[in-house]
Amino acid sequence: MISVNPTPKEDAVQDVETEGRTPRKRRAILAAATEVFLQHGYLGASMDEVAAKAGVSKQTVYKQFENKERLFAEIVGGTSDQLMDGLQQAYDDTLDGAVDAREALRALAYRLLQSLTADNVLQLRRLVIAEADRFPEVCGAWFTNGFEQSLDALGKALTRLTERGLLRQLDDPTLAAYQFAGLVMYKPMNRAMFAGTRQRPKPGELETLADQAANVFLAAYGSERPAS
Amino acid sequence: MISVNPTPKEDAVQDVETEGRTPRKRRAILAAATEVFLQHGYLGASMDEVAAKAGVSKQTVYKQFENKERLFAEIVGGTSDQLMDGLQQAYDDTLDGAVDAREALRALAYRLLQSLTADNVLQLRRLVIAEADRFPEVCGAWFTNGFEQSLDALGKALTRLTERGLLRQLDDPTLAAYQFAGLVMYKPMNRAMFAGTRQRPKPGELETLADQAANVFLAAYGSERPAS
DNA sequence: CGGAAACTAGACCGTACAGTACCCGTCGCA
DNA sequence: TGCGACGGGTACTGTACGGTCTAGTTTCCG
Repeated sequence: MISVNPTPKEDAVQDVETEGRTPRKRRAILAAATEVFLQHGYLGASMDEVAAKAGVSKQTVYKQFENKERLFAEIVGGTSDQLMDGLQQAYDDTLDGAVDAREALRALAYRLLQSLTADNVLQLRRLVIAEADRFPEVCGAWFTNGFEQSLDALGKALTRLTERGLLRQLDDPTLAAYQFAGLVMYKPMNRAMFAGTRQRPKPGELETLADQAANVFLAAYGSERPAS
Repeated sequence: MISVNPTPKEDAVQDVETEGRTPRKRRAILAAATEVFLQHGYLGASMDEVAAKAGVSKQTVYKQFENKERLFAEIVGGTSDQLMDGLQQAYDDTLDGAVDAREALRALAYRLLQSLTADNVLQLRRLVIAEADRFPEVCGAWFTNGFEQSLDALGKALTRLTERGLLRQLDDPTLAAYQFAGLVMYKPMNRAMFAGTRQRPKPGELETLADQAANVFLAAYGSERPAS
């Protein structure tokens, strides 16, 4: 679930009950706006709908956010950290304690497939892609700070596998990470992007994809049978 | 270059000079609308701009196309055939006469990278992805008839390589095709999708991607060193 | 050459939406 | 309890756009 961090990192998590009125409203607006933007896109989203869905007046929206663009930027910007944390967690969970490379890669692949084909993740991707030309700063930053960094992190995790003898030496760990991601995600991600929110993958399909991706990756990078 | 076929497949290609007025106008409208939709997206595109850019009155636009939705559908639908033909050609050129698998796959990868990272192809992709929820029929058809079919065709081309002893037996040729495409395209396509039209790939980068993709693919599917 | 069909320019209608102005109720404070 | 300030809601403004209508002009074809 993608949500947005409304209060810039406080030390102590304040109780929702005792939280001031204004930040509570701000949270509601961000949540509502996220929903509306993801569903209708930037131009299709109306500030009236955002206000209504947040249970708040338009005035309040404009008090918290200068205009529609800023609200959009806030939402998109707020998601990359979250997404990255989730992926980093996935790498740590599946790779860092692994004893068998194939099993670990398979587990990682499956977990990536599951988390990245969640509806709201897909909608966010579509939104960012759709508005890439209208908001090059915001969307470029999202890509650099979220997408690219998470692939770099995967490269580092793969390097740790190498150091433990589970993979052979990687000349370019980031490239290897992209290749793994491509093996795993290319097919389901494209279908999800183009085919709309319908057309869920068949049960068992994700397992097959994860399996086969791990096989190909290990054929090239596995330590047992070093390639050329 | 993506263009749209305005006249449904005539036997003889009629000379542009002698072409009737109506189809000529229709072509102009389609060309202008393609440009406007690709640049601004569906909602951002205005029919006034389409008419102006086509050098035509709005009335004429609405005489040829019932409304904005139909015009959009016509444009998106008209592109998948073209794209597919181009890809099929690429498979035939690079694979069917090949003697060396590595060289052939490298050449194919490079050609795919070049043709699919052309500006108008990327804009079309963004457009279809952006409107996937608004026009599930049209965009779903584009995906099925264009994207999926071209991957199936690649699977068939790979099978022909197998039959000539250049690859080992493929249990699922289509999956292998997706894996190859993922290895090649995942990184540059994502960057191109998210980073807007700017940020051209560095020279030499495409070659490296093509090279490394071919290496990984052959480690798994090459005939010389069969994998498990 | 004549007439019909297609095309043009532009005004026009209804609607939807971003953003604003103004009024009222509520809450803090004395 | 009374007062003042502030936050929130409603109603408004201006604009842009999809689509239509009219009236006058050009092009095609018999």
